[in-house]
Amino acid sequence: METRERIMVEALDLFAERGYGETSLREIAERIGITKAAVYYHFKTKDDILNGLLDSMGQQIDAIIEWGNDQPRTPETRLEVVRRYAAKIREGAKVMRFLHENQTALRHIDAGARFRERMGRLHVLLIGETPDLAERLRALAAILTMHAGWMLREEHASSDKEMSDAILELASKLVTDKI
Amino acid sequence: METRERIMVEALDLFAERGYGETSLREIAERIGITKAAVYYHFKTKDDILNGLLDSMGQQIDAIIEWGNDQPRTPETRLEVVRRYAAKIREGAKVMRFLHENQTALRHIDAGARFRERMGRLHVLLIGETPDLAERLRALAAILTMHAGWMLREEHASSDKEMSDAILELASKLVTDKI
DNA sequence: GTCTATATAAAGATAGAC
DNA sequence: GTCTATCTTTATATAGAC
Repeated sequence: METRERIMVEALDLFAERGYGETSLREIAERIGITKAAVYYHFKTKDDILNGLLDSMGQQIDAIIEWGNDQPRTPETRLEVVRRYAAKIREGAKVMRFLHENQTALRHIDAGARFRERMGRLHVLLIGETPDLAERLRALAAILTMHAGWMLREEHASSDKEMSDAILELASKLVTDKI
Repeated sequence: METRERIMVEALDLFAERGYGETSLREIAERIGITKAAVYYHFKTKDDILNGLLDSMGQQIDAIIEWGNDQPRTPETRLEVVRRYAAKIREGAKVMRFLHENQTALRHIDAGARFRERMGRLHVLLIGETPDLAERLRALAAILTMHAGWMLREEHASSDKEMSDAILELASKLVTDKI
């Protein structure tokens, strides 16, 4: 694996495990067996590593949102958005868990702020034309469930598929008024 | 207000706004107009401030859990636990938001680890005797909704009561199988 | 109870050798 | 592409004066 990629892998691991602000470039470098200076060759700043990390996932989420924006605002559309979003999360579970559990630290970083905007647009996609507060709250609950539901995977689910199905079922009910 | 209390107020504000690891004692001291050394007079370490901050809320949550443990494991008990928990969160919304949005940073701090254990015990209280994965997930969704639901307060709710009612209603449905 | 002064360690970042 | 060496800033924390 190339160094740049290894930095991103180990950085995500440390960011998710210890927190963004609590992780130093020294730790990242040590894990790989290179020096801090070598990290700076591949990334201009620490924030830049985070940017790289969130870039791919961000683009994929944007694609879902774009697709949703072109569809009629029906429960069926909301369902399909949930399906696509849940599938993406399943692929990038670690990134999403990191984003979910480090909101405060990310608020003042460009990449984090962009993620928050994205979540806002996703939220809008998951509500009807004239939503009441209850509907907005259900949409939020659906997003939170998709983000954090995988917490239960190890202890309470026997397979990824079982976990994924359970998450998708609950999120779907939440955005289609079946509650 | 006494200095010790002012430190806790400003610390919570900064921790919630910028993150725990991203907040320095210097910043806390500056906000109050005292020096770092003065902060060290009132608290032995930075973690100690956090401990003080979570102590009161932690005890109150423990009381709810204790009460719940003495009750039969019925949907009615779950409902009452949700009611009591939602009410506590409403009082200490800022602390709870901080806890919810800084999970990673708190994982390796005593006070934070204790909070996570508490959440585990609360989770158990909100499920039946032989829960399936779907039920566990609904209980998790209920907790997440209570923790993060207040995010919608400013933009989408006209009053604290309206917000509180909406959160309580959704959380109640989630733990009583009405979904 | 709050201060000055300082110790000590570690952070992010850069310059330039190899 | 990775290193050594170094800069600058900031962090947590302590000792001791007032």
